[in-house]
Amino acid sequence: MSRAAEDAEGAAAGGRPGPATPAGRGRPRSAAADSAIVEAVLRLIEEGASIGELSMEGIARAAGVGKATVYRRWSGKSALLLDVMRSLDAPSPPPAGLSVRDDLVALLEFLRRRGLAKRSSALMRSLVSHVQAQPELWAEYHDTVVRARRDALLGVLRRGVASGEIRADRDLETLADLFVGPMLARALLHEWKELPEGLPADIVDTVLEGVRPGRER
Amino acid sequence: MSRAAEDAEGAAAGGRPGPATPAGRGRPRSAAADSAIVEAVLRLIEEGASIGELSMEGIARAAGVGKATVYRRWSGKSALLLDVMRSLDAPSPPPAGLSVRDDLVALLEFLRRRGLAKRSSALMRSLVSHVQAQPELWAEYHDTVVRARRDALLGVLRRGVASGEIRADRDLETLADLFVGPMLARALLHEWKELPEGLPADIVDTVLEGVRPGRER
Amino acid sequence: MSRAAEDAEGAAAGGRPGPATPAGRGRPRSAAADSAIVEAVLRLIEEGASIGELSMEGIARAAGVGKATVYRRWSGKSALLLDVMRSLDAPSPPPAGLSVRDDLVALLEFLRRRGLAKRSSALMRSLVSHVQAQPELWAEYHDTVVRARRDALLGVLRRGVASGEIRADRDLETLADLFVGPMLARALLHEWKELPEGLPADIVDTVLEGVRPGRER
Amino acid sequence: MSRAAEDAEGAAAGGRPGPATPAGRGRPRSAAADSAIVEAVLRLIEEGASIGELSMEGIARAAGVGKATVYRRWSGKSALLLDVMRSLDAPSPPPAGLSVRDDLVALLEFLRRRGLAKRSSALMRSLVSHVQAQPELWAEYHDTVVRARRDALLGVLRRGVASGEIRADRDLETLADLFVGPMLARALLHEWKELPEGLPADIVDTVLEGVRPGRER
DNA sequence: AGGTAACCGAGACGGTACGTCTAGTCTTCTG
DNA sequence: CAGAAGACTAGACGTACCGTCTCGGTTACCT
Repeated sequence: MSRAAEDAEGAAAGGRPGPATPAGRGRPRSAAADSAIVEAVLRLIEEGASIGELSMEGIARAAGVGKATVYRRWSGKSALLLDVMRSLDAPSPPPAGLSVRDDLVALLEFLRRRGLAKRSSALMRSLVSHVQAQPELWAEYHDTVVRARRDALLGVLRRGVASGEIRADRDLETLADLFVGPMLARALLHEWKELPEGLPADIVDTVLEGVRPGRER
Repeated sequence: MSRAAEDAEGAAAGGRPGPATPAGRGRPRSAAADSAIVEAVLRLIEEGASIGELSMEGIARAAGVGKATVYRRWSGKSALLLDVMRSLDAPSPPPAGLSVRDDLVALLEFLRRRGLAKRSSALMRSLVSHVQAQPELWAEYHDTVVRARRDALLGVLRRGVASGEIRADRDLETLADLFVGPMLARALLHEWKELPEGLPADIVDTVLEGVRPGRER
Repeated sequence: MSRAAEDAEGAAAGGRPGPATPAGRGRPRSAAADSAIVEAVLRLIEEGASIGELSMEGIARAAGVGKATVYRRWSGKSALLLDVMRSLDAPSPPPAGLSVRDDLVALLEFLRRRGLAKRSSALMRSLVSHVQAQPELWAEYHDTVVRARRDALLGVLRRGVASGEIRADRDLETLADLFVGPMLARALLHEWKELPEGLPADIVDTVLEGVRPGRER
Repeated sequence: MSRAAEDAEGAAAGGRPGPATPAGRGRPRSAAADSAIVEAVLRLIEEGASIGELSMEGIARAAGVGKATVYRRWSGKSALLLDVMRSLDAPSPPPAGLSVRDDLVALLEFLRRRGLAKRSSALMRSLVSHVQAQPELWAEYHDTVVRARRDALLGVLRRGVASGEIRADRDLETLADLFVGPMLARALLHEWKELPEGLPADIVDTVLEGVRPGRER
């Protein structure tokens, strides 16, 4: 199934999600165990387990693997979940280079789809919450996943400022939050329903044009 | 400390944070135990305990209270933490009724200050994450705390639409997220630093005027 | 508090089964509560509870009585059970004064019937075991119940020695055990079946005549 | 001390006291933990703990062992105590085959010494009481320990009947109780003092010859 | 081809926390 | 005041996991 492909890709990519394999001699680690573990986590979550209900004991059992085999790869539950989470994040596609407005919509649309593509609708929410509650984990996730996407966004905005499509009198970071924040609010604050299709365009256009009347397109 | 006042207020308010006291005969529950428990939680968190490190066992020990006394009041760790969290949320002040812009700034300013006023800067983040990861807890928190603030925000926006200060061609919920989302993004996504003082005004003005150049105030 | 006084008085009062009643003023203690409690214990045991499963909590609940009401009368579970046990022991009838052999049979027959008269066949066994495991309780029970019966037995034996019916070259205590011991062994060591009717006569005759052949009556 | 030897012997014997070790793969159970637990029980009892004061919690703590390690071996306190008790019972030596009278004295002497050999004089009494109060435990103990000794006794008596040394007109079981009962009465009914040296011979001779005068040896 | 180092599943290890239960005491209200 | 009710602190109950360690056994690399 798809893990094999992901692993291959990840291994090629360098900072791939997944456990670090030591260079040692002896018998090499079993790739089958790697994926059995990650699959077991995903399966358990799909079957309705909350993050708090997941246990290393149960994961190892479900994966048909000894506990030591899990601990050989990850230092604990959090590190494992972090990797599982990263494995679900495809790298954000590069901006297509169309109009700044369209690139912004594309970035937000990517966020929207990522939320949908998850194997379980509540999965991301739970994982994010879990990771966020632990500073080091969150820093790790932020550095490897969040920052890349944010840099892409900042790049587009910078391009917009240069081209005169974006006002130059605001802090770029603040402007970035103006676009990302509403997606986040929808995803986290309210009942979990799938984000509607037109939302990214709606947000981008409203933020660009402003909320005051008189400038509707 | 302030628990006594809070309790009095809470009792009057009906949906107060804190455990429900049954009407039974026998010996009444000790208010001292109530507050000893909540204080113990806050103290442990201030001393650097993460949410995951908190245990009912440890809380009872720190509060000088039997475990049964804790379980008599709350069904488990989550319910206790939910109440602790609610006890930290002051009710949002009513909009002053000035200009729509100023009311929006006031609402966001309240959010900003709430984040600062917490007894520990990381506290809210941890608690929110914990609560958010459990659907029923989050629903409970959403209904009692989040919704009230959102209703206030929607009220202001509705007033703005009526007075012509806010464009009428967007979904009100989406507009609300435009203001709240950026605060959320700042608070959750990035390194925890205290939100700067001018941020609410910045956000409100930029969202109102739009990001395109040419309409700066 | 007043327990010490109560104990002293109670001990002086003859060791009757049942709680000591203090001389206090105020509202007198309810005799209904007294018997409700004892009845509850017996009922619970009949319903199959082992002694270990009995709890003061459960006893008070089953008696429809507050825990304090139980503790006001007895200092703890053991004291209560001791009293319940004593309440089941009728005082041994005085020896009829017939032949020594017939008096011995009568004493053993009394022991046999007492075992049968119990409201539950396993009751005595459980209670005895429980009491025996606690030295002070056992001393108390021994002094009030066992000693009286033993004294009666020793009296009969002494009469027998005087009349020449009992050999004089053995320690009287040892001789007493020769009669009581076999009853005890039957009651405690083997499967609990009711002791057969002819057993006391059997034992007395065999002990009197000896086990060697040639002296059968 | 003697535990190691006992274990080795016990393991060889098959029906040895101690927990059953499953045939499973994984890490084998630690024999050190086995004995640490049993030793801890004995030590606590020697230090004056009553059976009721023993707790699995305390036993594990005293043994320096996790609670699960205890529960992995025994299903609860009673099962553990039963095993401790059995571990104190050496198997009764086979009858030497001398005169029936001397074999009987030897059997009773063994009982007497067993009582003395206990590490604590009150130990056996407490343990027996505890085990006796629970029917299944008692059955188990009876089957494994008591029955063997009784069978040896019955064998001797049967031999005596055949050789004409023992009268044949009494039930063998009743005759057996005539010898064992007096030892039991001494051990259980009266103040715990060590049974005097000549007691077994005294009992056997008196029971054989009878209590009536005229047949003294 | 043989050694050997690191892997594998299984499961025991000492601990800690869970949520429940009971002990014995204390407190409030009702009769 | 006694009594029923039910709170209180304390701590044991038996279970589940934690992260580590130990077994017997397998699998690849490196002489």
